[in-house]
Amino acid sequence: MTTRRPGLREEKKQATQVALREAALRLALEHGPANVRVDDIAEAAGVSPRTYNNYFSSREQAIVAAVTAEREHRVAAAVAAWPAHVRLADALTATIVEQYTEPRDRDELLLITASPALRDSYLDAAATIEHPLATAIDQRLGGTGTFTSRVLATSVAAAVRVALQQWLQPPPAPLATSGLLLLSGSLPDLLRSALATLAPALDAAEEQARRPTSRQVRGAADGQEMTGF
Amino acid sequence: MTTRRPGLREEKKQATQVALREAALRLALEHGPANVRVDDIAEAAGVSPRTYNNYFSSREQAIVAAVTAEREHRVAAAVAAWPAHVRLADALTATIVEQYTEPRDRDELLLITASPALRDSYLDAAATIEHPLATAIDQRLGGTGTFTSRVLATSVAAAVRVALQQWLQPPPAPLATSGLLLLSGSLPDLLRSALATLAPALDAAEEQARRPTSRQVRGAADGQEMTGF
DNA sequence: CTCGAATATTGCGTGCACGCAAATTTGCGT
DNA sequence: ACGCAAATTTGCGTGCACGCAATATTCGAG
Repeated sequence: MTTRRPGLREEKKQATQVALREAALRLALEHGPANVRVDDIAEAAGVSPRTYNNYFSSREQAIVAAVTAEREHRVAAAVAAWPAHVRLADALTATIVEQYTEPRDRDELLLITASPALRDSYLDAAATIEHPLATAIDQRLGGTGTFTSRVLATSVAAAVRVALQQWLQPPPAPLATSGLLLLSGSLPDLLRSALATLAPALDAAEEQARRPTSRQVRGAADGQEMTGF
Repeated sequence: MTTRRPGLREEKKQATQVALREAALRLALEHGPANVRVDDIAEAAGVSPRTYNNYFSSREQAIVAAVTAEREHRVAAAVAAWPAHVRLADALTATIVEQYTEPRDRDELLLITASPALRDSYLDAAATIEHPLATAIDQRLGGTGTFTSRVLATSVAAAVRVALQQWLQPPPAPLATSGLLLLSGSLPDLLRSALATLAPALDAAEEQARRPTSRQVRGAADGQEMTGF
């Protein structure tokens, strides 16, 4: 009763979703992102314009989804797959660096970086990993502290977002200023650096989980005294 | 040349902005959020509808802004105001708990929690503190590691968002399940708990800053070896 | 005081997001 | 195979977001 058989219905939905995002990407590459209306995408995918917005809530979302497709699940799965003795922070870092550095199509990246709207949408897409990641982290932490896991997952997603943002930042033309302006750097380095900042928090949460003192009230007094101010 | 005198112009802009958000809030309380068009708000504020969108990029944003007005600056200022010997994590926690618990109007809160669109907008507004907060944190850390500060600020904002989200979650009707499902809890507790999760990362960054080994390349090799490519 | 550059406001036009209710499709029980 | 209930697609209507170019306002300099 709880798990109704998915069946053919779900499959079709999936197919439509794929058709839409692939059509979106293709058309955007072909005619430039500004010259693609959602009506065009819908038509190319063989559905009504209204249906498009049942699947995506903005014009850019479909294009970006074509590039980032399934990344969230791959990240979650990869994190869960690391052996238990590996530090959570290391598992996360390695996984994320890997997933965000995988062979990307040059044209696709250019397409996204060129259009401000697409850049924004791409950054927003980083938040997509939050939920799967929270689940994966929660599992690694023993499944007790859902709230803590959510905070960590969200923070990780936020850190990734900042790294991407920095990376996408169009290098200011002059660059003539004094010392190195800690300019954009490579994406793997940026990701590692961003996650390294959060590593201590991940370590602490892991430590907590390994030494489960009091099970109850977890989340209201996590790792720190909090006397009334 | 770099700092042109602000003058009267800026003042008027500020006034328009205030007029718009106050009109928005008033109308929303009066007629319900669903029955307020941006044209109404614009008219009530004495500007053209088009101008509304020069100040706010969604209908909800103005309403929410009326409630969260200036919070970002207050947070940043308050963080900066703590004496230097106080742990960054403590300063942040105390400040944020204070700022998010200050006397809130009952009607306003109800208005926001009642409408899904407004709830979402309210959560998004938490991201507003990112930039000022990054600046404040950067100052406390010695002004060297802009990137690290940004990561921390964004993570803090993300944590606050999760806390608010949890707090706003409509408690599921039954609630009959076994032990306490770490149910919604009080907002201060949620905020403290969320920030406690990040505290170790803040501590580490502070420690780093206090013991400034190599000044350069900060941000690309922060707290961790990153061999490899 | 007056001019001119910088900046803000406005109107217009276009495409977009989405609530709603009707029509269509799917999947299961009989 | 039949038909009903649930889920999906679709069309329509409304309000919204925003690029663009024209217009109005501000402000400093001469």
